[in-house]
Amino acid sequence: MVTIADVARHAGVAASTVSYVLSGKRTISTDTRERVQRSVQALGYRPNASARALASQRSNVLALVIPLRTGMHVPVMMQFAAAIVTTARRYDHDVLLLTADEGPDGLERVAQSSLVDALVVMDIELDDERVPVLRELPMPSVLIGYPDDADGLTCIDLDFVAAGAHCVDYLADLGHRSLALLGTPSAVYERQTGFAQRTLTGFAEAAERRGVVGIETPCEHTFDAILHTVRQLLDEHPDITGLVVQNEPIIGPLLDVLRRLGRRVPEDMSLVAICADDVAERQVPQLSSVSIPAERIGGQAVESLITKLDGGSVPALTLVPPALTARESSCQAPHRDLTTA
Amino acid sequence: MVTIADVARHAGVAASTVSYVLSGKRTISTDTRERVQRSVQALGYRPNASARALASQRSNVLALVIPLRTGMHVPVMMQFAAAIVTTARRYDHDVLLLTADEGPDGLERVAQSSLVDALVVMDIELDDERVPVLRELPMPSVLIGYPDDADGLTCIDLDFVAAGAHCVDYLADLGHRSLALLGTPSAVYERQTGFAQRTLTGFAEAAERRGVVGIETPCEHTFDAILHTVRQLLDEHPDITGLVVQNEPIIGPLLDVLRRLGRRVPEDMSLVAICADDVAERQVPQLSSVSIPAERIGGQAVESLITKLDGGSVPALTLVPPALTARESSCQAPHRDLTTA
DNA sequence: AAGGGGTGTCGAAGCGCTTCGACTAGGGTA
DNA sequence: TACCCTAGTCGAAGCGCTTCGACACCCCTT
Repeated sequence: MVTIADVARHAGVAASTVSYVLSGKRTISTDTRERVQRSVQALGYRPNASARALASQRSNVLALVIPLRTGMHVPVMMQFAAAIVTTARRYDHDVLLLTADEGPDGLERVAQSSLVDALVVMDIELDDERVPVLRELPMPSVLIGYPDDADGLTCIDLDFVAAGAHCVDYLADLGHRSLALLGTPSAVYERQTGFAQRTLTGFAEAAERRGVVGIETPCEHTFDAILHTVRQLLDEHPDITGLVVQNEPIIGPLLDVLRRLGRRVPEDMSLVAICADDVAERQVPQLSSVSIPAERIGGQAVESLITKLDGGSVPALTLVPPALTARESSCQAPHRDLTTA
Repeated sequence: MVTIADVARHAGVAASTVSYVLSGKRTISTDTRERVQRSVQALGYRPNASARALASQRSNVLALVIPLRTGMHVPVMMQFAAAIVTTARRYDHDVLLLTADEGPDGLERVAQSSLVDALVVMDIELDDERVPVLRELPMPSVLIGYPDDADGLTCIDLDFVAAGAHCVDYLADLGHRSLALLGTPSAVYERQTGFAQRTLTGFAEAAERRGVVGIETPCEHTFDAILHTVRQLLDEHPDITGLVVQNEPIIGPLLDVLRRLGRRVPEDMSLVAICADDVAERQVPQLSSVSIPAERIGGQAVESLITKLDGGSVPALTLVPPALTARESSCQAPHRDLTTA
């Protein structure tokens, strides 16, 4: 392996000069700079990451804590991950992959050993046990999602309360008076995952505000579970004409189930999903949806982290407003019997 | 941050002694060892990763190169990733996440800067441009998948040739005489991805050998594409009674499409998928399938890497034999008109 | 009683880089 | 002409750890 000393010798300068050429932290004459750069090229020099990290107290590595847990929708996670890695690379950082099942200890481990110099943590529960740890850690972190007590943290998330409310408002505006939220598997609610709980809140508040019926039910991923859940829902509330779906993997089977149950989309049942755009567009009919801007949120998370690493300050909580795109799965509520109106 | 010197002082020993207690590389008296361990506990000491890496020439980090490309099935990737991270942690290593779009340069970067000390590379094309780079790299690597020329490399993969053949044999044994392989999107074939090509090969060879008709067609992910592909397939080959599917995301919609086209599964059409077990089991009817043992392959990849790092030797190519689980989606071929037999 | 072989511990060197202070030379100012 | 300032470069220290060789010490052997 070629070291900075080799480059220095080759270029006829001191090692520190090579370092300054590479980092740009001091002015170097054009002549010297070019000579050093040629030597770097010629020898194929790559600075040793550990040596650099040791001397500069910066590893240029970010930790990414990703949930690989039951009920999470994996493709969306990957979109986040991809955006985070890509953005990190743009700022000359790499990404260390941690799974959530290392828990709070995992965070302490990578932080206190200086393996990384900042963290991105996904899938935050309302009362997340990692939050107190993050607060005490001697390095910046950004949460994707936010806990109940977000004091002293930097959080970014889609505004799921608004998203839930937005769906209700949209359907209510179309004349629907009886709606249901078909949510994530119950395990996700049970562990008080932020996005699921908040959507629920937004949905319920908006239904109340608009004076429409708002039923909520979790839904597991198997076909049988979907069939059973939807059948029961429609049995108990036959007048439901609007469905909000926050559960990406069931979307395909759900359309099938509605067909089986004799409900046409959108004629008999309007559907609004909270999901990635490509998923919504792939369906037949294409789904009206509030999109999950994974790329934007992931990218922003990294940018906030870089800013904090550079000593800058960033907003404590960034809530991305939801955007609803109307597609083919929603329309005016069917004409209703006036005696019940 | 507390350093090894702090621990040494606290325990009244030399720093090197602390190091030996931690690494176990020299014998230390029980008395001293326990005293040091108590000091480590008391001070909450965590060795600095960079310093350790610099001194020992080992970062204890593995690179994981993951494809985030079109046509790949994301949940399966994640299963691999999860297995790799989990296994790496078991051997006290961490995982650096690289996306395939950094290309060969990305590999050189992390390797030559000693950021990592070994690599796992996924999604190998038959003529992969990263392969020559991996051969020259001064550190071990393991490929999940394998190129045409695997000389000097360590590769692990499901035996997709056998998997393709296995599906044909299974269906032929059930009396099916006319089969089709519904494959991945054409982009995957076009870039000569190993697993897709090899399944094709195994499928074709086995069909030939068994004297049955074997039609092959790629299939995109949208519902319309599936409908169109399957309709055309059945129009042109109305006598097809067995379908091999290697394309996880279309499985759900495919069942729907077959229903629409009036083919019952399995009475009119037997289905065998090459996919993760949980996907197969989630369908109605549950799918007969050759499973993708992501956990086993990912785990094994890391273990091979660790062995190589320790100077051991591992087989150049490990092909995991396919296992077919019969479920509800396949049965005897329907009784056929004897005049055509 | 002297020598030999473990065993346990220490000190120092060094991994490859960054960064600080210091030094030189050249150009401008008074 | 004497002085100062800036730009450009160097050398050395030090980041926190591992590892090598050396050294004591103790116990056993002869």
